[in-house]
Amino acid sequence: MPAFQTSPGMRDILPPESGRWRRFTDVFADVVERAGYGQIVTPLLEDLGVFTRIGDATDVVTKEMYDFVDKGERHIALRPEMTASVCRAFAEHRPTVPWKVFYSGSNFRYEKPQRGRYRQFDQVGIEVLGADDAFLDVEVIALASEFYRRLGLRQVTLVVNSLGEPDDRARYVEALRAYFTAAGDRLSEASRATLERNPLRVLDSKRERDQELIAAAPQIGDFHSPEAAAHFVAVLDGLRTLDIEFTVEPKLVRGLDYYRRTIFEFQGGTLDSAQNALGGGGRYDGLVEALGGPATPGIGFALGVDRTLLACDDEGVFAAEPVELDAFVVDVTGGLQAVALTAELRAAGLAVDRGYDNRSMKAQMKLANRSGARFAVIIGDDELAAGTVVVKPMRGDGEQLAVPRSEISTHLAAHPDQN
RNA sequence: GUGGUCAUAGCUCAACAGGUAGAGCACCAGGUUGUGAUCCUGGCGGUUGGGGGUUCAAGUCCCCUUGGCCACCCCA
Repeated sequence: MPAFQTSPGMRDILPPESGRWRRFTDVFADVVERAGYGQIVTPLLEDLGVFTRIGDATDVVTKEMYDFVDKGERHIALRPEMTASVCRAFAEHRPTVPWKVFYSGSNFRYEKPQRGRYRQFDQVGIEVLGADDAFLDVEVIALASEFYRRLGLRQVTLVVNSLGEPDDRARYVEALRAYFTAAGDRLSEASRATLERNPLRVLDSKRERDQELIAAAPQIGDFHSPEAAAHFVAVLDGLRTLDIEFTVEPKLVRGLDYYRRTIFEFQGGTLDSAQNALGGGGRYDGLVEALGGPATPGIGFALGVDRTLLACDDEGVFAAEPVELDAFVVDVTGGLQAVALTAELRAAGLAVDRGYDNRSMKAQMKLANRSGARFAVIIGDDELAAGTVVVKPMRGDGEQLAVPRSEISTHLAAHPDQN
């Protein structure tokens, strides 16, 4: 056993999986950059206060924060999500609106790890600050939807809901509190504890015993103000116009307390996974203000990289694929020829690898085979003397042939196929 | 954080009711007189996650510990 291993909930991403991660973020960047979003990079660490604004009734803040006091006596926390950081950046720099940004990177939450849930986990996402348009909500959701399409995912379902304006939400929370409190011990003990902290969260309970009560609980829709209701209707109309399938789920409540009005979640098709939330987001008008900035509407989403990739595995799409090599140089004259030829071919724009340690031809050919390169370029004593190299196709059944050393790079460039 | 479950070679796993660890794959070498992927032969490889205990004897039983996984909590 190794003397050291990664901390709980942390892990290494090795090739070729790491290449898949990079392609994942590349595809995401392509989708959102084409829609006018620019990348934002914020610090991994922020003043703890930035995150406590998320809401002190959320588990993310109360028990999952990775916080510490630094050498300057500052109370610091590793970011548990990106939205708060983006809002802090907005309040700090005051860019012109609408401000459309995207990000990708790691977040940290001190939780008990399990499959699809890590203490360090990556997300990609977008945020738009300074626009109130219901059709912006539609655009944001559509971009996530487009991203899933680009990955090849088919079994992702979109659920939407509206939490209403802050006042609506507050009245609804009180109605829920009254309803569940009246239920007394018909509600599970665990949920009664949740009720104390955050009545909305009771709707999320997965305990059998609570399901009947939850089904009959007050509905948020009945508390929507005319403005909130109109906004929600506009969002749904927009989604229909874009042919984006969705289901309205009145019991959908997201984990962060800053959400207002539109909220949504993308769920994977895999059965029996408690970690089926691939991503989600919503409006958070008021968060910028809470962080000391001007009153500014905001909306965005974050998608979990791990979970989305897990969903890709389940659907057999967006697989990890090794980098394609054009050639693998095999040199049995000592290695100097390989160094020179490899450098030359790489300079010519080809993807080339080679063997090391002056191993036997058989050993080097095995490496060439394993590398997946299209051709093996072989240099032995005969070739060295004749000023040639042997080019051997490694796939297909083409014949190997001797090529003048000086023509090798043009030869390879002219033979993208097997012969 | 609570509960459950598992941990044997680099990987996937085996070892009857306690009797001093084995296979496949991978890797290395040879068969092949310069040429891989196939085939054959051989080799390397483990203080059975770590520590302690019971026993003549522990991979196997008990305790502690570390880590994975599952459920709850919650979320990405």
